[in-house]
Amino acid sequence: MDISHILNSLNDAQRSAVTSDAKHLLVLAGAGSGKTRVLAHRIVWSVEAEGVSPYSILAVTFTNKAAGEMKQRIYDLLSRPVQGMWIGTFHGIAHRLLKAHWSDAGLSENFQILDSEDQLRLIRRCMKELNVDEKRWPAKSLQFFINDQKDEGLRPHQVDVSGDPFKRHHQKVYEHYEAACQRGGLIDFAELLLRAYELWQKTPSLLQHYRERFQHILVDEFQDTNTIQYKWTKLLMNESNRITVVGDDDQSIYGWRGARVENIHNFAQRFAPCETIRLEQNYRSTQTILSAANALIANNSDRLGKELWTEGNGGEPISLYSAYNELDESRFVVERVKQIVEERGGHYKDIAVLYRSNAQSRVLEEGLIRADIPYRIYGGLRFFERAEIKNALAYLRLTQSLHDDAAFERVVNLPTRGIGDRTLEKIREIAKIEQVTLWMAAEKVVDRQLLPTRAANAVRGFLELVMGLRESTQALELWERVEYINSGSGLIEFHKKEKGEKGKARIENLKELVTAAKYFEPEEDPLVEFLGHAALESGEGQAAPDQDCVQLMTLHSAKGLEFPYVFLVGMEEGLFPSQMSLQEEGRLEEERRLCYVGVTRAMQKLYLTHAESRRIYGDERQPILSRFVRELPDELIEEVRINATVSRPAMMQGSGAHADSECEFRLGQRVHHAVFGVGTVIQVEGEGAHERVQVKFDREGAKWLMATYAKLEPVELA
DNA sequence: GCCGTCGCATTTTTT
DNA sequence: ATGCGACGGC
Repeated sequence: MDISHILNSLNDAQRSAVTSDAKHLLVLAGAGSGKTRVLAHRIVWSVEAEGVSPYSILAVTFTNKAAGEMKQRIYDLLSRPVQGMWIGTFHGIAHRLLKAHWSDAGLSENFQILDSEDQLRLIRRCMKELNVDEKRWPAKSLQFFINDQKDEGLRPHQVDVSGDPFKRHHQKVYEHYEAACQRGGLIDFAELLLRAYELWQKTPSLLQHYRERFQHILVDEFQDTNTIQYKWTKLLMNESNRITVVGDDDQSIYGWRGARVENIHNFAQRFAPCETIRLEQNYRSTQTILSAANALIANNSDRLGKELWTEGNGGEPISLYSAYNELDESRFVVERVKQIVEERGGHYKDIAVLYRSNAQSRVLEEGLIRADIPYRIYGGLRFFERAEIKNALAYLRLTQSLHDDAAFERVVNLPTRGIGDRTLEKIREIAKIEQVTLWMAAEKVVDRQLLPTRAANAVRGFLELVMGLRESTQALELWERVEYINSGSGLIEFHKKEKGEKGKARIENLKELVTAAKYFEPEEDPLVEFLGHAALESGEGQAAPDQDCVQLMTLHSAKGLEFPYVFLVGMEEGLFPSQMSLQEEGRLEEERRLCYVGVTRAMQKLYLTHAESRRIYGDERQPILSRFVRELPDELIEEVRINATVSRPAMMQGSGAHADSECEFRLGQRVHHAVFGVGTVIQVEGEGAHERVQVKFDREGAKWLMATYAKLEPVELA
């Protein structure tokens, strides 16, 4: 068989990574160096050239998207369908294991996955039961605590609470929450991993089975693994297994949610004998951009070390724009977007605007709307996270298992049917006392006539509705079942009554859910698998993703993407690096890595902007230029002067002196400032006490100043 | 059960 | 500024 196609398109480093016969392999893959490609090719190489059985391959990623891309690439390379390989996310694979061995894992057969929102609801309920004051202990912080412990592999009894009343308190809620999950057959995301780990740990025969099966293990984005993911992977290894990990310590940006860079830093020592291969040739960006990225990241300590390079040309300088405020910043972005499209023949979709925090998107959005530029914001709720979808899924879940408390709570009074807090409280009370599910408690409450007639009828109505849905849909195809439930539950009718476009959009989404069910390809049990799919794949963010529009997103969500034109906005101390990161040791380096990620998204041209003045939480601040910009080599940066096409009030042109200002400012006027030295006036805004001038100082670069306070002295030209 | 008002927090996100 | 949750009146 001809296998040359597997290696043909690769460079030397990539080829040695693909073909390495080292026992363990660490591939340090810089941004844009063909990481996913190497992983896919290595898998195919081991099957086609080394004769490894597909059944013995386990490939793990973090996101469904990455898993999908990997499958696609493998499929494209192999001349036949992939069979037997396990390719998926950590969570997906853990789910698969738990489904197969639910009994050994101590679960009920039809356990349900709890997403973050469901989890928070349940934690709130637990806190109520324990009479914990939510004012003093925010439910969110309990949620973080519980997830943190699980990510570290710790059960309530393993949490070290010695002498820490705060921890002791949290641990109690954790314990209670865990019991509630166990009772209800519920598994949160962190639990999937921890359970899968414990399953192997306490069932040696199973562990043995999987160790024998998965001879070659591959992990993508290894720098993002947390403790439990690492331990899980490690547990699977024995003397005969091989492991390949791919990642980039310089792109580790998820430390705040438990990722451990140490996992990749220490990999070569912990998994000896190990070969390390660096992929440093970049196929994405110009040398200018790469040099900037290299210089920036060199400020970090504790790196495995890497230097990106390209065979391509130097490219254009990086543009730096000093805006007066966030509005001016947005104006600049809009101007340049227009210029890129109109003068450089670019497309909107080639342009990304990246920011540190979501709050920054608003002003940018407003600017784009005003200029009639199409845009798309990443982030926000995904399809399966939307309320109307989750409601429909809750009904579906109830038809599958009446004892799904989370689903019960979600829709017991939706659409509203007169089951208020009082009634629900009663049901919960019975459930708690008699240790039964809410469904059973509701039946008891009705039977024993513990409620006023009105409420009792409402509850009976709900029970009958669900039973009815259950019976009518039993024999239906999955998609028919979803459709039946959409209308049978009254959800469609409910949203029809909503005013405005909102209800309409919700109904559209519900219809979309039917379509999703139609195209869903189950293996055995359609309903169960569809529910699992909905829980683990949050779906696309927004509809029509392939339209030609400017892409707005946070730096975090930009990881893994690339764009010809990239704007990094809000390059200011306190914003980026964020205030929060400046408090804690080590976080600054992560912010720098985030900046590195941002810079390396750009293929052709990078724009950096910062504002001299910005509204944050309602009040005006004067942030200083981000240290990250100052860490970039001067020669790569070109400060953007006033844009000739920006319209300015006519008054600035002439000599219209202001009564109370000491001097007048013309564009091009040379001025002196006590601190910044000599510079040139390049823009003027406002008048009187509000007059602002932008001066490009010879030493300090461009700055916006309030004319009243700046005390600028005109400098006579020689 | 629905709607208005007050108080409070406010980096980043996947599964 | 803004949005979300709690709280109180209809």
